[in-house]
Amino acid sequence: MVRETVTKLVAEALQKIGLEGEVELEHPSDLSHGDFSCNIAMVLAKETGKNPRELAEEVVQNISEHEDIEKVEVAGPGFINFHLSEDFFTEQTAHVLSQEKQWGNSDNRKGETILLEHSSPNLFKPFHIGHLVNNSLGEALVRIMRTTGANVIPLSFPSDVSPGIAKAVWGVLDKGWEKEVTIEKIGKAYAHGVQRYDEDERIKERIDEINKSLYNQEKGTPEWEVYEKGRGISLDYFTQITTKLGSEFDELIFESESEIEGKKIVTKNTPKVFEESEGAIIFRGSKHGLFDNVFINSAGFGTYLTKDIGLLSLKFGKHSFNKSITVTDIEQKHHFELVKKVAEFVEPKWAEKSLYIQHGRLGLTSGKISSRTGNVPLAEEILDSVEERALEKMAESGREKGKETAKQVAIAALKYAIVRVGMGKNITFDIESSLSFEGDTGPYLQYTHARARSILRKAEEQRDDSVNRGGLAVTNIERLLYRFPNVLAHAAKEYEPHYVANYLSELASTFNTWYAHEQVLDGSTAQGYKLALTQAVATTLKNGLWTLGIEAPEKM
RNA sequence: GCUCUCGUAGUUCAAUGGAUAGAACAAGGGUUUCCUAAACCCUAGAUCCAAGUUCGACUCUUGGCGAGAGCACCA
Repeated sequence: MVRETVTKLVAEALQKIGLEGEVELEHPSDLSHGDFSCNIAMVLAKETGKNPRELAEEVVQNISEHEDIEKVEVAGPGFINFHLSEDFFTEQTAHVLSQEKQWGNSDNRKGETILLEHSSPNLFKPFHIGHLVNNSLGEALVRIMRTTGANVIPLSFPSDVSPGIAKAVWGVLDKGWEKEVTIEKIGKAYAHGVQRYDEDERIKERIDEINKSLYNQEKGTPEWEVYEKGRGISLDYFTQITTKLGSEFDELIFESESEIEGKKIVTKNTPKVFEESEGAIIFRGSKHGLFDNVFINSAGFGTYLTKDIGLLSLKFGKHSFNKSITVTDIEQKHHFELVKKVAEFVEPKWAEKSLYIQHGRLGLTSGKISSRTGNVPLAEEILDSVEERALEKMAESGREKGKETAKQVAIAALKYAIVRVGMGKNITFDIESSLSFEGDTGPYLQYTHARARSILRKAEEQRDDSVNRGGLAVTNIERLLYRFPNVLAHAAKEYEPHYVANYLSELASTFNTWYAHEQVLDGSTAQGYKLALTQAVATTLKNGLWTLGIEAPEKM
């Protein structure tokens, strides 16, 4: 809102001196450069043939006074810097407190409905740390979008038919585990099946048979029984872990459904869009700058391309929405380009409304991750070991141990390590150092919040939500606080949760510096306002962490 | 080979084309009679190379060099 005010003032000033241009504002990275900075003078200097600094001066002289603005000055090569007024900041603090849980929300996307697909599991395969990336970013996007007023429908697309699943089913049967199927055994059975498939021609044939019968949903066979049981266990496991991580899905759409749906579409559009080649139905992506790939294989089953086309059809059939967003691994980038290209031919609306976002891969310093080898750190194992460290830390600092808090800290450490980097970038995980609790980490943010809350508990009724600063000069904390809603809106617009993470980190660090130099409970006339400020930081951290899927405990 | 990402301190990451390239970890030094030291303060340290566009380039263009991913019946 202040942003609009400042933009308008500059535009009016330009008009007065007979100039025109698109006014853009930015927050200077250095807080001493003011709260907003405008580069318009440098942009217009060339076409008017004037010196940028002189032009900037001229603009500044024509900017009308406003209660929210304390001073405007020209700096550097011709920036116009705006310093907001003390009254503005004071009112903002009161505003934050009055908003509480709503603080940060905007209505940029009010009225929009968005389908957001993420965390799609491969059933019969373990949920390893790679899946954590997709879940953390997907969930963060769901929540960030919600703060902008959108109606977000989170959904997931589990793979419940695939040759990989046939391998796992065979593995269970071969090991004789059908009576005692567990999620761990399924993981091992899968690795076993993968290995034996390549080693033995007869086993390969057997697994292919199983695959066929599963695709055809032939019930009553031993493999179907194992399949049903394993599918159920895998789904429970998926629900359990995503719930633990803070995700809920409004709907699951299964590949077994979308494969059937997709095949109908592909068949109907052959040879219009698709064509036959070597016994399979393919799409000539190479004619469109992409690549050729199989949609229905020679055995008559839809590949994952067909499944994704079928998924589009199901989504559009069941829901009415403005946009469908799918969050996946970067490796699938070309795959979705092809899906989108095909959609353009089959049903252009599908392509227009679909957005496929890719995130980077997670690499370990100790090597690459592959579920095929079976020896991947599982999400839960890592979570448990980080939780263990959190408990140790609590013991060290002599505070009461809290199992629940330790769990929240562990999740924060993991999620924050993922969510703090730009969306498309690969993430390198050194398990030891990436999951520390110090510095730019999730626990650091939680700790800052807990400290703030601790002061407030101690102060109890002494907080003063009125606007009496008691002589306190404007702090850097306040210069950051009011930006929060814009940060969220920006993150939503660009699909970049890390903007939120970086902002919170800066806010926490600014607060901690202030905290180290300023006694909050000092009995001065400013105490009430300092407490209000402390609460405003706590609220911002809590709401911000929430959007990242991270809890903010009261004590730690 | 073709298509697409990405090269920033020792390491992991920031920087809507803007001001002196910011943090954190690791290294070295300091801070606890005081609200949580999971904190704070100080020191040292970086844009792969070469041209070009621009008032201004880590960012855009081209060419090198280097790393990764995807390219027909796995997802």
